[in-house]
Amino acid sequence: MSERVLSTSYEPREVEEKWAAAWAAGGYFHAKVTPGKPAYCITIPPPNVTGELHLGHALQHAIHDAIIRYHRMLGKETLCVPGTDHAGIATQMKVEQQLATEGLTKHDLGREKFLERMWDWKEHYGGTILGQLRRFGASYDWDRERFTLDAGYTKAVRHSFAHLYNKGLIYRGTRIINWCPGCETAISDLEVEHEERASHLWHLRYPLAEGEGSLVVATTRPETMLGDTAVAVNPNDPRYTELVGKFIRLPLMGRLIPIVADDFVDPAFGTGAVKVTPAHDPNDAEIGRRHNLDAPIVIGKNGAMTELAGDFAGLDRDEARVAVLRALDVLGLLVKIDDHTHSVGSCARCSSIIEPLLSEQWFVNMQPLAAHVLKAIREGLVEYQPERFARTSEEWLENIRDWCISRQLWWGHRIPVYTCVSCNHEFSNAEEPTACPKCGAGELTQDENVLDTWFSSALWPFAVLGWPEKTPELEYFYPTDLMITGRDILNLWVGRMIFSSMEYLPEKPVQGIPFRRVYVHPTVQNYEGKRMSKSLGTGVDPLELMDKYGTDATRYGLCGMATATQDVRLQEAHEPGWSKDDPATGRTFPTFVQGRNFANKIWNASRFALMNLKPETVAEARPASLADRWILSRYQFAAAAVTEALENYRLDQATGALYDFFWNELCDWYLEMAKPALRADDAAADAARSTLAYVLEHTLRLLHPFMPFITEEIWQQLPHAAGAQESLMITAWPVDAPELRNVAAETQVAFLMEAIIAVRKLRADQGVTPGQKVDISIHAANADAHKILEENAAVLLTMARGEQLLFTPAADNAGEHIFWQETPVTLAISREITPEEKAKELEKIARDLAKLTSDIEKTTARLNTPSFVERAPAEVVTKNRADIAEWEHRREALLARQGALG
RNA sequence: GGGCGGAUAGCUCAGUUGGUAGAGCGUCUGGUUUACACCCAGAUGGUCGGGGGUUCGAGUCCCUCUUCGCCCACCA
Repeated sequence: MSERVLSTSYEPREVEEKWAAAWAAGGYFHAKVTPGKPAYCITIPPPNVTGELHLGHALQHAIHDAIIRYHRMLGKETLCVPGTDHAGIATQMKVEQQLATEGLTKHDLGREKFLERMWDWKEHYGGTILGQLRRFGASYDWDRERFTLDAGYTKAVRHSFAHLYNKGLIYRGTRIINWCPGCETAISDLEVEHEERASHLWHLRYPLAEGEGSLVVATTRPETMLGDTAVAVNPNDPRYTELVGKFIRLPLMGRLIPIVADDFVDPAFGTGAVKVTPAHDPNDAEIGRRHNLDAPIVIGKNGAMTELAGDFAGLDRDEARVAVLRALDVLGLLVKIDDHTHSVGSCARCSSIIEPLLSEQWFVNMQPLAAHVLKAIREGLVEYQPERFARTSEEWLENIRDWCISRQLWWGHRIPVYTCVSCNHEFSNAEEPTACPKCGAGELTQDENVLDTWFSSALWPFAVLGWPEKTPELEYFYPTDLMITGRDILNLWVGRMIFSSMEYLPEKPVQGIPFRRVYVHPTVQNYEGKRMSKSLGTGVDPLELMDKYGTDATRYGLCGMATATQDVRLQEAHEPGWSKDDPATGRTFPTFVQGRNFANKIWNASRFALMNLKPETVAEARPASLADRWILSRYQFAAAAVTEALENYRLDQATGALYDFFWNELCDWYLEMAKPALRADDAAADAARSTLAYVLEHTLRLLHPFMPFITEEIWQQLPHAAGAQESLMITAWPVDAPELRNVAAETQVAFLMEAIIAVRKLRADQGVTPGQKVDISIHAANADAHKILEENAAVLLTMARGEQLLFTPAADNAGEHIFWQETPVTLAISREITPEEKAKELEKIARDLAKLTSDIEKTTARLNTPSFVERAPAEVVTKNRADIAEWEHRREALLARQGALG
């Protein structure tokens, strides 16, 4: 036996490194197109290439890998495709920051050189997160790793863009879009984060062009007044009917702007008069269009006021607000300032406040595309788990708006739209064009913008399988089986993948849908219920957890957090002196401590088994004793529970069932019950060895998807059946073995356990030290009960630390009562007790009596209610009667004991 | 402004079709039982957020209120 086997605690590091290398060398993660064999395929949500593993990823991948390993063990050709997303804005920002440290901007380099820098960066730092996932034990097909900007992917993007463009579903338009002055690009509606913020509602007085009259408008953005081209009022508002059609002399700017009537205006809000800035507000843009208003852009792309802002040109928009208000105040035109809370949009990437800006961009006409998805979801072609998340997608699709897909960046897929220099013909093509298809001229210009990162991510499940080529992989693995994701990208990504696939691959099974199911996992929060975020300092580094507790423990703990109902807070315990300034020191995570302890338990139970097995021991279900039959039956139950939980994506239930079975049944009871037999070293001992080997070997299979490293390490040292695989990870998932279920054995052992617990309780109550052995007196009126206890005397004596069993004709009043099929069985130990112990016991008896009496009274009352007896099911009534009978027995015994003591 | 989810033991969470509540951690008591002190045995601890309703019976179904969180939303 090696020294490691003898180590009394599990040391993860070495084991993890060993098996990570062995698995990789064995090529077990690689899936091959194998016609005729059932396939199972998942593509991971590609993390940003800038990313580092955080706890949210860790949870997601603990789930991914558990599901993937489970299906591989089910004998399917199982593929999980890993990869990264080029993440346009985030990645470009990283490199721009790097340049800034050299005192350079991207413009100093120019587009081409800048992109070289980008690729350099990607080669250098882009592999971080996938490397971390490998250490995590993720059994993904690393030979098929993809990047959303690799050559094949680029082809897919061009193909899809040209398809939509030529179908007329992509168009160019000048509209109000969300402009991020920080990133200096347009972003989509979904990338804007709305937040209620306390601000003000400023009331500004606008004088009429003629006469003394004026009108007051209310606004949350006074700086935009420089771009006002009208004031709008509700046509039915009597306060303003006479003013409609008249003109205002716009303060600070001096130009004349009309007062128009528009239904959009709510007379009840503010003053009922709205300043209209068509270039900087979507509603105003609508009003402007209805009334043919000019749309001067007064805030530029860098967030500063433009030349059209007159005296305020050059000021930042925040400075401009202050300056405009001051100027208006000087003129006596600032009427009042109310406190006002309203929603402010900020950039999901850089948190800059979004500027609605009139700008020419590319859009996807979403309605026809969304209609297909909506139908597919409603028909259940894509199932959501939990089901309620289907609604999230449906609501988004029902109210879908066009998608702004152009970005003013350099890092990304450049929009494949070309214009002929000679004839001005604009076109898009799936292949890189060399000449104008209309006039044949060779000189073409390409659109300067790149595509929204999500436009390319939307192709992920089929692009990674080789689309638009008709690859064997696409044929064999598509559609994929499952998409595991957080709910934050349900619309941003999941919805878009579905419409893309349905549009581009309609010839594929089930109308082209990319996956049959979407499993939405919970979000991990920190101990305060805050979102985990590195910038907020609330993040927990999974590497810290893996170092501290081991990877298996981390994965086990995470799977336990995969509940169905709610988000989960990660527990964190702090030692005295812990501080937020240095959160990583002096803290522990109970969730993962449990995982570590469990791994240690598995390790030690296996050590015990290995010490007791013989070289010739065969792992087979060949029970000789009651305990053998019982544990095989319980194992069978656990296997079914784990399998069912996995099928339902309830990994918390799966890990919970495994913990209960392994610790509370296998270790606490079976191993202890088997010890006397093993010591005897006879035929029964051999049967126990086989049973133990069988149960342990099979339980390791069940544990493997959650704790791959430790299970492989132990499994390799156990005896296997003939023809076994060389690795646990490709060993078959246990099949249902109904013949191992044994209700009689379960009932009998449950009774035996009650007897043991009763004696232990007596010992504890009477202060018998564990070293002291006692005689156990048993009164069992029932012959079967007597037989069970007698036949299992060795187990009873060992586990209850007894000297001998004495079967007595009468019940001892000082004893504990258990029941065998409603017949009371009394167990007692004899020992002189001290006056203090006597007082304590009397107290306890009084408490128990009170509870029993109350239960009996309540239940009797219920049984005396005619409506209950008439309407409740017969078995409920019977059970109530049986309960009372049992309680009465206990009560009598307690009263007797009370009498004997008192 | 709409929609969704949560509120159960000190903490983090389970609780299947309604039949008087469970786990882990924590706390308390006792332990050198030769697999494991990352352990073993025993114990303590809950008017299931408030109120109302349906029912013989509600943590579970319905209504309502309070509160926390998330998603969606172009009212200045």
